[in-house]
Amino acid sequence: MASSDETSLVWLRDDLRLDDNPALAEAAGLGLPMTVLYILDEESEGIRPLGGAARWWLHHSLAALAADLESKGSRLVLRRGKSDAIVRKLAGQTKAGHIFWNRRYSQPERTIDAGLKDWAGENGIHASSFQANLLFEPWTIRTGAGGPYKVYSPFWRACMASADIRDPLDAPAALPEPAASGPGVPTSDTLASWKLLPTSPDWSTGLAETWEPGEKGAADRLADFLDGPVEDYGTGRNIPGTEGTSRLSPHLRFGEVSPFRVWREIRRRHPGKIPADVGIFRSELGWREFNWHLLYHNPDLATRNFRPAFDNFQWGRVSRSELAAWQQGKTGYPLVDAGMRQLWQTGWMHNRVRMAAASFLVKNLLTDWRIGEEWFWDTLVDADAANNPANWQWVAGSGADASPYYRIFNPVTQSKKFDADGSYLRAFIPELQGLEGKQIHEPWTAGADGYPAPLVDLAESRERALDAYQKLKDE
DNA sequence: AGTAGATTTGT
DNA sequence: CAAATCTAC
Repeated sequence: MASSDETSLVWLRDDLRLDDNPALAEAAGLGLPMTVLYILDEESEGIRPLGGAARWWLHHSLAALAADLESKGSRLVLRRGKSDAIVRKLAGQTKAGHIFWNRRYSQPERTIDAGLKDWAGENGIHASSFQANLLFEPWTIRTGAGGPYKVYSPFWRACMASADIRDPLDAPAALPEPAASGPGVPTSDTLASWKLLPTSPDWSTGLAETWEPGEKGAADRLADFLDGPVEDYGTGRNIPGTEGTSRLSPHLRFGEVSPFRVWREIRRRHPGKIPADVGIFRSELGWREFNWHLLYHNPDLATRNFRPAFDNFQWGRVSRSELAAWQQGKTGYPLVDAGMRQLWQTGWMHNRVRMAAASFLVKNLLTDWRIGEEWFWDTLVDADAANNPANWQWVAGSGADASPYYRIFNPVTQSKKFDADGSYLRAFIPELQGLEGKQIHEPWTAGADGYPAPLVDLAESRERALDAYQKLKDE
């Protein structure tokens, strides 16, 4: 029985937006005084703490979200600690009769959410969860035999053949007043007290110049991309020196834009047949869906080879200095180095270059993919629990529908092919500014002051990798 | 979503 | 003889 001072509680997590936010929309529709909560949880069992770049992003995204909520009459409550304890306590203090959230798909998070749903049921509180962050929930897409998919193409075909993708919801025009907790509204941590931003040194200058975290930044990025680059996506996405990709990944990671909104905006611009280039972009959203499908059905994707045969793989002993050279962009191979420096400076790396840089670490340096996965987790603004490990396993060949073992990128061939004019290399490697024409792809033939000599011989290290992978095949 | 080496094609 | 195409790993 609802009492007159009953309230609602919306718990936001990886959905830092007002647009197409089913949990928020449902709560707003109730009209009860409403608490909007975000929890920084680094304590619950199994939770993987955010990397440094993601912490920077989260700070700015929450600041933007708080301002957006306030402009509509609401307020963001920030709390830090164990999620289940905080939600239970706050629900009690605010006399919440209804709790709303949008679903998430990692094992530790699902365990917390399921526990809270049980607790709510036992305490007469209505807890409702919604589909908001994936177009297809991982358990709904099944093979003919009833199991999860292990190959991308049939997975995406099955998605496309399944039920229609729902329309996105508009952001609520206004939001209910904040719920009271005893004498006033619930206290909130200050964002600054979470110390998410780097100090001494502040390495975030390049990130701030590159990104606008928050819902407005996400919407602008989506519009800019769909109004131009997407029409030439098939080729444009491979040229790292241009703005040929959407750069939506961190916005999707933090839920500042809904995949349902992206889908609808594409459809709105192409009501008839979807052009091939636009279809390729949509299929990249499909890879995001596939990777979450994989994680849902394989919760230890970040630590365990998807293909158990790889448990016997003989990774090389990578020296501290070799790893540091890769991390710092000092391998002597311009495309790899430009990519690793772009990552360090901006928190992001072009996908074509990610493949080349990851291939170099895993195959030419024969490094366990988990080492690379951890570095990317710490330095990427867009790393999430599914896509980062799934993509590393794809490169290593240990994953589902993975790259074949003999696919070893040649960073010189790749940069000649995809950065022919060297504009990407020049943008991130000052030591190579002076090199003329094609010399920039092979600086050792010209000599460039301050730029390192190649860390390993490409042909030799390639043969070593092929031998190691061959051994695995022979077992 | 690859590379390298061999073979064929085209100017 | 360079570029496009084919093929095995």
